[in-house]
Amino acid sequence: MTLTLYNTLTRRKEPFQPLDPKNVRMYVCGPTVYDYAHIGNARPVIVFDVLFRLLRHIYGAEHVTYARNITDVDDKINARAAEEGVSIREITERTTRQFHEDIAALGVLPPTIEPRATDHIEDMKRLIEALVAKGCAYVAQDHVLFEVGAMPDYGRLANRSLEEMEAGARVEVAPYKKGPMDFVLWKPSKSGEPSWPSPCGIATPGRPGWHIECSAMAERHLGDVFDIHGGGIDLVFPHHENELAQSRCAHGTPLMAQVWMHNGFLQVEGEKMSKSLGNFVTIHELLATDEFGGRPWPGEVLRFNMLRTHYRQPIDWTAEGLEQSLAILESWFPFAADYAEKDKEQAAPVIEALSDDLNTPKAIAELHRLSDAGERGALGFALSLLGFDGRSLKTEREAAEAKRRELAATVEPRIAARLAARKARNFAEADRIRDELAAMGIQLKDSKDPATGEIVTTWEVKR
RNA sequence: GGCCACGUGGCGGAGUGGUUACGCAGCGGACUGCAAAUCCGCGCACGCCGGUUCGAUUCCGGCCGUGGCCUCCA
Repeated sequence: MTLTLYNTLTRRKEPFQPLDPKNVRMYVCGPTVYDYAHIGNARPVIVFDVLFRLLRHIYGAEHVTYARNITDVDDKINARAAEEGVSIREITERTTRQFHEDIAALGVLPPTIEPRATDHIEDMKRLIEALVAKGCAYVAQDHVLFEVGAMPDYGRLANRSLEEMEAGARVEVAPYKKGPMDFVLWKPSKSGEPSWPSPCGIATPGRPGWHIECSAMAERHLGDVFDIHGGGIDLVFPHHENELAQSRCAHGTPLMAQVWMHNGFLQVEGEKMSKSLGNFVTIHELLATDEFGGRPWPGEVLRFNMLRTHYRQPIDWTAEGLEQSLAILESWFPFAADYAEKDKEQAAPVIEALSDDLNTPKAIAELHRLSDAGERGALGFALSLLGFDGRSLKTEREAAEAKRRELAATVEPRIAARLAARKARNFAEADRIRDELAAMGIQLKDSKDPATGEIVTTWEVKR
């Protein structure tokens, strides 16, 4: 079975051939840590976590290196720190911690390495100086700029020519730029802004541009050329195009990554998510409040909901979708925790679907098939491979159980009264009690004890 | 304005040049005093208009709609 992945660079699905099967290397652009991560931010994190797990399954856990960075140098962070009147460090630490908590709840494995931009300033400076030395970059007014004209196929990833971009450019071009599309590798900092001694003999202290951060971190941890580079589709241009140009020029290689993968955009209830529309949905809010869909959602439900849509398709994030996801996941709970070798074989169709460019909707259909066939072990194995261990659903059930205990003293006498009424064939009274309990959010279930033939009533707290 | 992606039944969603996955919801039946749960069964689709074809949801063209990028954005 071969793994096939859609490559943005070539615009088609290609069989995946790692450069080194003993060390498959993947880089994914991580968050800029200035605020709670929203559900759109969660998409690449989840999608590439699935790919990470699949690669580990295929090549062996010790043969995959996954780097997902933390961008902790960025003007948005500076702005937020100034706004709140706290240090930049405080913002980045707090936000990073929150991000880790959020995505852990989504069943996301820690990447092999999580580099931070602030720990790689020297790598960035070295890369910048290499670019200047190679004639791909120049110094102008304390800035270092990448000269886009030095890169013959600049625009190939974004599928756009330089002329088109220049024609469409809507920003004012700084007068010191050689070409209108030239972008910043290093810029001078004003006092109060984070700064480091500048490269290239520039006297004013400065800070790196966004794109060079990823190039430097990827180079440090994965080498000049690696296997997979991922991120959201909105990063294709300019971020990835620029990263690619920098890395290729600096290293003199025809490629930065063999495969470039991009996940599609996410909308909320049919509308684009934006602060102005007030429909910004954070992971934290979904997990811990009842602001979206009237209840907090188990992390696994959020994860499952994300994976029901193919990663390259647009996804509309809705409360109804979450309800469906919850219903499906609950029908499989508890997942079989232990499984045998033969169960893994039974799960082959799931692996096969995932190997076809991460076709998670198809994989989920296969999960339904396993469930219908009563293949609990295979279902459990496949779910665990996809990052579901039932933990958050279990927590949810325990919470329901606690609520149940709390209500038992009130509910159980009522149920006994109803059973007595039923026995006396006083159904009006029995139904009245049932309605009364229903109004309290209690759902009754009558069943016959197979041994005695007696009616047994069980109850649960409705969601 | 330029470039790009997407549009499948109430909802989610796979897939295919001809036999219409799968799931959620719904409906019908069994069961039940009635519900609930469970089991069995059922219906409903391929944005619009042309073209190619014996035949198109699937290929081609146009249109419409939604969204993305071109500026920070997953």
